Amino acid sequence: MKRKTNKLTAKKMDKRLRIINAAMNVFGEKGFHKTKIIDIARSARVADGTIYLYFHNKDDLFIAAFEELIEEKLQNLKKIIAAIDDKLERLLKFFSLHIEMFTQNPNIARFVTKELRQSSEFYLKYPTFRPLQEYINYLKKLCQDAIDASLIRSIDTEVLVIIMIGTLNFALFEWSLGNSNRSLEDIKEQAVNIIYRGLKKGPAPENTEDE
Amino acid sequence: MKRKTNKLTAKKMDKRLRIINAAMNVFGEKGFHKTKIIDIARSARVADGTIYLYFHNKDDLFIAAFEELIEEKLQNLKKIIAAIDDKLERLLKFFSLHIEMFTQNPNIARFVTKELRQSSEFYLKYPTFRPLQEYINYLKKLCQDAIDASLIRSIDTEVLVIIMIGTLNFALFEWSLGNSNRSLEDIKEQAVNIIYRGLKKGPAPENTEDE
Amino acid sequence: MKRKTNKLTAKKMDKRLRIINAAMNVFGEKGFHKTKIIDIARSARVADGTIYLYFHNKDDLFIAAFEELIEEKLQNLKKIIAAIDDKLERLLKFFSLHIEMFTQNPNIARFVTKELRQSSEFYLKYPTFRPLQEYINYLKKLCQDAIDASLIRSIDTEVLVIIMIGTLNFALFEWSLGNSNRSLEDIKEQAVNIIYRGLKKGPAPENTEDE
Amino acid sequence: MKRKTNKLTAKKMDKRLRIINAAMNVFGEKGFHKTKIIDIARSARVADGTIYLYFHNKDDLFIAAFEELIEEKLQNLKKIIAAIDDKLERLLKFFSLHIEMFTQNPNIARFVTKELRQSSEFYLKYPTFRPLQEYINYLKKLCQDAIDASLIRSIDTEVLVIIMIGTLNFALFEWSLGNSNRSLEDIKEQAVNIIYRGLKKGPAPENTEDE
DNA sequence: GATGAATGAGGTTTCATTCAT
DNA sequence: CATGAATGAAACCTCATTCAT
Repeated sequence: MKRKTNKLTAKKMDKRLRIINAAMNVFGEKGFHKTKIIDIARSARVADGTIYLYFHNKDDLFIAAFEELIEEKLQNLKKIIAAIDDKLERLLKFFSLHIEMFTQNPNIARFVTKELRQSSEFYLKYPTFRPLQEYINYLKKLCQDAIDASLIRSIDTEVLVIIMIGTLNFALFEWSLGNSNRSLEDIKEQAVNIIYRGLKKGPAPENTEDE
Repeated sequence: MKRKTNKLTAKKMDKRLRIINAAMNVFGEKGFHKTKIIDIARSARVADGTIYLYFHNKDDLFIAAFEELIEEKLQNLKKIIAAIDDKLERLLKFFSLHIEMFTQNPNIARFVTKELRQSSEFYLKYPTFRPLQEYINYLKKLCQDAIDASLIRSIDTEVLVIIMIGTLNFALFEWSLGNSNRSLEDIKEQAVNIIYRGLKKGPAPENTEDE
Repeated sequence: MKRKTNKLTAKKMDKRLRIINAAMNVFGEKGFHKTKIIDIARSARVADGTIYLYFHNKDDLFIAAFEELIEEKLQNLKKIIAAIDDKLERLLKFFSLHIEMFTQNPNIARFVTKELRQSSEFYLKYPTFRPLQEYINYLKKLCQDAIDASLIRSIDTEVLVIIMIGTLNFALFEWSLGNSNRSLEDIKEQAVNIIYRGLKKGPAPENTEDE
Repeated sequence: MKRKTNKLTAKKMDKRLRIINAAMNVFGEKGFHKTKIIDIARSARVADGTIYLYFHNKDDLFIAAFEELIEEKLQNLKKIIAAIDDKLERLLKFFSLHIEMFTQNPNIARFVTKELRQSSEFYLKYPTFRPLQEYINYLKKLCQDAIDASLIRSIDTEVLVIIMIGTLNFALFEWSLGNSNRSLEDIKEQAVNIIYRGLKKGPAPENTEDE
C-alpha cells in the first residue's frame, strides 16, 4: 500500500527534497537575503514558480529547510547514540557526530552556524521557530544522564550546553570560512579534552597552589 | 548655544560618531538587511545623503561601525588588563570584561554576535574584513602568556580561543534574544569554572579511576 | 445515478454550461482581473486545465459568458414581448423585464453593469465584441414600432436607447452595490413614469404656461 | 507669503499634478489593471519610483486621481451654476456642463464612465471611497430646488438622479468608444427635451386617450 | 476527454545612491 | 558641508497557460 501511494508522490517528494537541498546550499552560501528565489530554483532545476507550489514564500522555505535539516540530523544522532551504553561516551560521541554531520560540505556548516543567527529575525516573525530547541534539549538530557550516573560533576546543564554548542558552532563557522589552520578533527580532540577535564569529578583547582 | 559648542572639527567628529553609534544600534536591532540607510540617518539626526559624505556605502558603514566598536572595546580591555599582573587573572578578567562590555544594551550584543555571522558575506567582498582578528590575537597572547608562566597546561591557543569566543558569543547571543533563564553573571561564573578546570595543570582525568 | 443522467453529449454540454455559469458568477463577484481561472474551475467543479478544452483563454471565456448571457436574456425577452400586442406596452414591458432578468442575483447585475465597462478594453482587442448591439437594436426596433404606431412622439431612437439603457444600467449598478435605499421596483415605476411622460404625444411643455 | 512658500512647492506640485494628469489619461485609456505604473511614470516623465514619493501605491494614485478630477469638476460646476438664477435653467445647465467638462478628451470620459464601475472593487477595500457622492448630492439639491420652486413635478430626486446620471454616463461612454453616430450635442439636446417633458407639471399622460 | 503539476513572464514596490540646490 | 528629491535596478510572487499522464 505504501509503495503504491508513494509511486506518484515519489516525484513530488523528489522535487520537494531537491528544493530543500538546493535551499540549504544556496542559503548557506549566500545568506538569506542575498539568496534569490531564482538561485534556489536554478540549483534545484525547477522554475521559480514551482517553489511556490511547495512553500508559501521565501521565509517558509527557509524555515522548512532549517527544520528539516536539524530534524534529520537529530534523528541520525539519536539513532547512533542510542547504541552506546556509557553515558560519558555518549556525550563525547555527540561532539564528534555534530561536527561530522555538519561538515558534509561547508555550505551546510555555514547554513547552521551563520543562518542560525541571521534567522533571529524569524524569532520575531515566527515565535514558534525554535529550530535548535529539540536539539539543545537532547544535549541537555545527555548531560543530565552523565551527571546522574556520576560520570561528571554536577553542573548546570544549561551552562554546559552553552559551552558545547557555542564551541561547536564557532569551530564550524571558522572552518566553513577557511579561517583555521588546524584540522577540525584536531580542534575537536583538544576541545573535548579541555572541556572534559573541566567536567570530571575531583577537587577544584586551587590558584594558591599554583602560585 | 548649539553653534558655540559645535566647533568645526568637533562638529564633524560629532556627526561621524553620531552616525556610527546610530548604525551600531540600528544594525543590532534590525539586522543588516532590514536596516535602511534612512533609519540610521534619522537615528543620527542627519539627512540620508549626509551619510555618504562620511562613508562610501552601506557596507562601508557597517564595516566601519563594526571595526570601531571592536577597536574601542579592545582598547578598553587592554588598558584594564594591563593593570593586572597575574597572567591567569588576566585571562579570567578578559572573560568578565567581554561580557560586561557587550551587554551595555542588547542591540550591541546582537550586533556583535548576530551580525558577525551575517557579515560572512563581507569576507567574500572584502577579504580583508577580519574584524575580530586583532581581538582574537590578543586573547591568544593572553593564553600564551599564561602557558609560558606555567599557570595553565600547554594547550593549543587556537583551540582555547575557539572555546572561549564561541562560548562567550553564544551566551551573549542567547541573552540578547532573551532565551536564557540564567543570569549572564551566573553563566559566566560557571563557564569560567568549567573551562578553568579544563586548563589547569595536573594529571589528565582517568575514566576508570573515577568509577 | 450521476453516471446515468450524464450521457456523453449531455455531459459535455453540462460541463460547458457549468463553466459559463460559474464564470458569470465569479466574474460578477470579483471582476475580470481579480477572477482567477482556478476560481471558476473550482466553482464549476472541473480542473483548471479543463476550461481550456472549451475556451481558448480567459478573454474568450469572458466574452462567451457575456454573449451567452445576453443572448439568452434577449431570447427570453423577445418571447415574452412577442405575446404582447400593444407597441407601447411592449416598451414598458421591456423595462420591467430587463430589471427582473438581471436581478436574479447581484453578481449577474454586476456582471452586466460593471464588466460591460471594464470590458471596453476588449473593444480594442476584439473589435467585433459588441455584446449589447443586438440587444440595443431590438430596443430601437421596439421604439420605432411605437413611433410608427403613433403611440409616442417621433424622437431619435438612438437617444431614447441611451436614456433607457443608461437609466436601467445605473439603477442596477447602484442596486448591486447596495447603494440605494429605494426598491428597484419603486425606482423603475417612477423612472418609467417620467420617461413615458417625456415621450408621449402632445404639445411641448412651455415654461411660461406652467407658471 | 503664499507666493514665497509656493516657490519651492511649485515644482513639487507640478510633479504631483503631472502624475495625476498622466494617471487620469493612462487609466482612462487602458483601464486600471492594464495600466502599469511605468506607463504613468513615462507619461508624466518621472521615474517609476518617484510616483511612490507622492502616493502610497497604485490604488492610492487611482483614488487620488479620481477624487481630484471630480472635485475640480464639481467646483467648476458650482461656480458657473451659482451665477444662474432660474432653478430650472440650473438643472439644464448641469446637463450641458457635465458633458462639456468630461469631453475634453475621450480618455477623461472613459476614466469617469468606465473606471467608475471598475472601481467598485475599491468600495470594498476603501469603504470611504465614494467619489461621486458629493456630485450626486449636488445634483439632488438642484432637483429639489426646482421642485420647491414648483418648476417641475414633485418627483423622487433619487430616481431623477439615476435617470440623469445614468443617461449622461452612458452617453459619454458610448461617445468615448466612438460608438455613436450622433453628436453628443445632439444627443444632449434631445435627451434634455425628453426628460424635461417628463418632469414638467401638468396632467399625467393617459394611454387610453392617445388611442 | 480530463487532470493538475509545472512553467516563466511580468508588475508593484523598495531602497541604496546620486546630485542639484 | 548638508540636504532630500529623484532615480531605477532588482526581486518576490502571481497566475494564465501548457502538456505529460
